[in-house]
Order: sequence, then C-alpha cells, then structure tokens
Amino acid sequence: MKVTKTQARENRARIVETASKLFRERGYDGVGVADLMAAAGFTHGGFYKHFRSKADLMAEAAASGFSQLAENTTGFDAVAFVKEYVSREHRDAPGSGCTLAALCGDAARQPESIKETFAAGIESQLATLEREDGDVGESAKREARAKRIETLAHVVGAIVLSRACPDDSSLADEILEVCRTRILSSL
Amino acid sequence: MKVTKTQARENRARIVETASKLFRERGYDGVGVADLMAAAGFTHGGFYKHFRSKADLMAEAAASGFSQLAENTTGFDAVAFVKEYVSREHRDAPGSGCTLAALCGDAARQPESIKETFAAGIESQLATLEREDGDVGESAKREARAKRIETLAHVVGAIVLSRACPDDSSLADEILEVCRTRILSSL
DNA sequence: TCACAATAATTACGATCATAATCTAAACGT
DNA sequence: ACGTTTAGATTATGATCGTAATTATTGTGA
Repeated sequence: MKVTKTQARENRARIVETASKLFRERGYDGVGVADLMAAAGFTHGGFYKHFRSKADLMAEAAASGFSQLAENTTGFDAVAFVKEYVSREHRDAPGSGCTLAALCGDAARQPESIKETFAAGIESQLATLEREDGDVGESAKREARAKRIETLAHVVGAIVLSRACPDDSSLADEILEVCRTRILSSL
Repeated sequence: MKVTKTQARENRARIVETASKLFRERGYDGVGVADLMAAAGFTHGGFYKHFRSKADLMAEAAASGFSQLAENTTGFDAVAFVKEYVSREHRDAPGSGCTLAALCGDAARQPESIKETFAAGIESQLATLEREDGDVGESAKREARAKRIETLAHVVGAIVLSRACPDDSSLADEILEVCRTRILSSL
C-alpha cells in the first residue's frame, strides 16, 4: 500500500463526496468513472478497489448526499426549511444542494437498489421536517405526515421546474418566488 | 430518394415521436442516435439528413411531447387534470406521459436552447390549465396565474418523487395519493 | 425522358465509456 | 524484520457513443 489504512478510508470518503457533488451537477450519465477519480485526485485504475461498480458508488453517493442535507437542516422548522430550499441560491448550486431535487429524475431510471436509497432519503427528509407533534392522536399524526409529504413534493417541484428554465429567465424566478410565497403561507 | 417526399416527412415525424417517447423513458443520455433510429425502423446513417445534431432532436422531441400533452388535456379543468396527472397510470408510463415530469431534471443540464423549449412547455401547460377568468381585474389574473404555477410545481413534484421510489413500494403510492388528495382539496 | 437531388443504408472515425488485469511499492500482521 | 496484503498507477479491453463520408437507389423538376 502506498497509503496508510486510515488514509485509504479518507480517500474513499473523498471519492464518495466528490461523486455526490459531480453527480448532482451533471447527472449519473454525465460523469464517468475517470472523471470522478480525476476530480478526487486519482487515476481511474484504483476505482474498483473501492467500489464493486459505478452503480454501487451512485447509491453510496446518494446516501452521503442525503445525510449531508439532513445535517445541514437539523433544527430547521418548516418555515426555515422552505425559505432555504426554494431559493435562488439553492437552485443555482445543485452540486451542494438537495440530492432529491438534483437527481430524482435520474433515479427513476436506475436499478431498484438506488431507488431504495432514494426512498430512504425521502423518509430522512420527512423526518427532518418533523416537529415534535406532542402526544397527539393517530389521525393528527397521519395528517402531519401527509402535510410534510405535500410540502416536500411542492418544494422539489418548484426547484426542478425552475432549473429546467433558461438561466436568468423571468419564468425561472417567477416559479421560485410564487412557490416560495404560497408554500410558506400554506404552512 | 428511395422514398417519396411526403414519406420522408412522415419518417422524420416518426423519428421525432419515437425519440420523444424513448427520451422520456430512458433520459437524454440513456438513448443513443443508433437506438433512436433503430426504434423508428431505420439504421443510424440517415440521422444527419434529418437533424443537425442530437441536441436538435432533443429540442424537437421535447416540443413534440409538450404539444402532444397539450392536445391530450385540452378541455380539462384543473380537477380533471390533477386526477389524471397524479395517478399511478401516469407515473408508471413515463414514455407516454408528461415530458416535464420525465425530463425536467435532464433539461436542467442541457444547453440553453433546450431549456427555452422547456420554458415554452411550462407556459403551454399553464395555458392549458387556464380557465376563462372572465373580465376580472389585474390582481385576480395574477393570483390565478400564481395558483396555476403552484399547482404545476406540485403535481410535477409528486410524480418525480414517486418515480424515484422503488416500484410497488408503499412510499411511492403514499406520495401519489397524499398529494393527489391534498392538491385536489386545495383547488 | 433524363439529369439532378436527396433519403437512407453501409461503413468508418475517433472519443469515451465501464470494467478489469497487471504492476509497484509501501503499510500491515506476525 | 520479513513476507503478505493491498491502494493506487498504468495499461488494456471491448462496447458504445456522436458524427460523418460514401454509396446506392429512386422520386422529382425540366
């Protein structure tokens, strides 16, 4: 080994994080194994010493992205979350933004194992949105969960639509602002 | 010409429609020129007699998909539209469903010309949702447009999230049903 | 009728892709 | 201290990619 064991583990983690960012920016098919390794500072040869396949890394990178976002939004209430999520800053920086918003379209066409990771990511997001509901009844809990699902679908839809519009187009901004305002007032 | 002039035009239209379907099913990077032509019943050689590049076809295919959806939903009021859009049938058939829902994630990473097509597609969808507002004031019109944007973001978000979940997973269905119910009751 | 134009098939190009075997050198277990 | 293990570089493989030149064929305009 040219490199210490802990060093190798750090390198592996760096590959995953770099991949997570690059995938969000360019999509799963837009980044090759060689690109990934080069961006992490390696040649592509060592890749398969760390991962069984590109699909394996895709799943790991997604999981990493989800837990990263969960960290960055712990303690946010729904209002703070929506304000940050449905913003120009988030829309214009997919590489450091929500994996769900950046890659759910791609995920739909990936193997089940990756979809499972995304489902877990969705649950994780819902949990992050969760406020202590106190000791309320079952139906109130169901209602609260439904409300969170609705909000998540709404903010994701706003971002993906806005991103599909030309940069700096008025429509892109209009979608963002209209949705942010209306989602916030519906909380 | 091995083929009559009108025949050639029909062939070209078939390529565009086939492409529109395949792109929605597999994404822009998931379909090669050879795949496209083979699916339309040709070899890949003739492609560049019809289109300047693959990106050109991507834009045309998207435009075709948008006008197709607009046709299929003319006369729908918002309730009918949401019921049809946020359904298992639509979620499970991206190839014959909404181009926006299937490809907006991909579009975000494409050149501006394609994003412009998507912006036009969004406006087209908003127009389809438009009911005659009568001769109301300016502010009522703004409010009506905002409402349509909100609804579109919401239904798109519901579909893309549901599709990112494993097939037949309970979460995929839950997202769909929760969002459909709540969007309908918010109209 | 006949030269021209143009669709589509055939074939080829260079690039890039995911994957893998080989090689190296240094960290590790003993 | 020494032999084993293994991270990572180098190089190779076969497939597939978008693009394009060539060619055969046949409708079209004169």
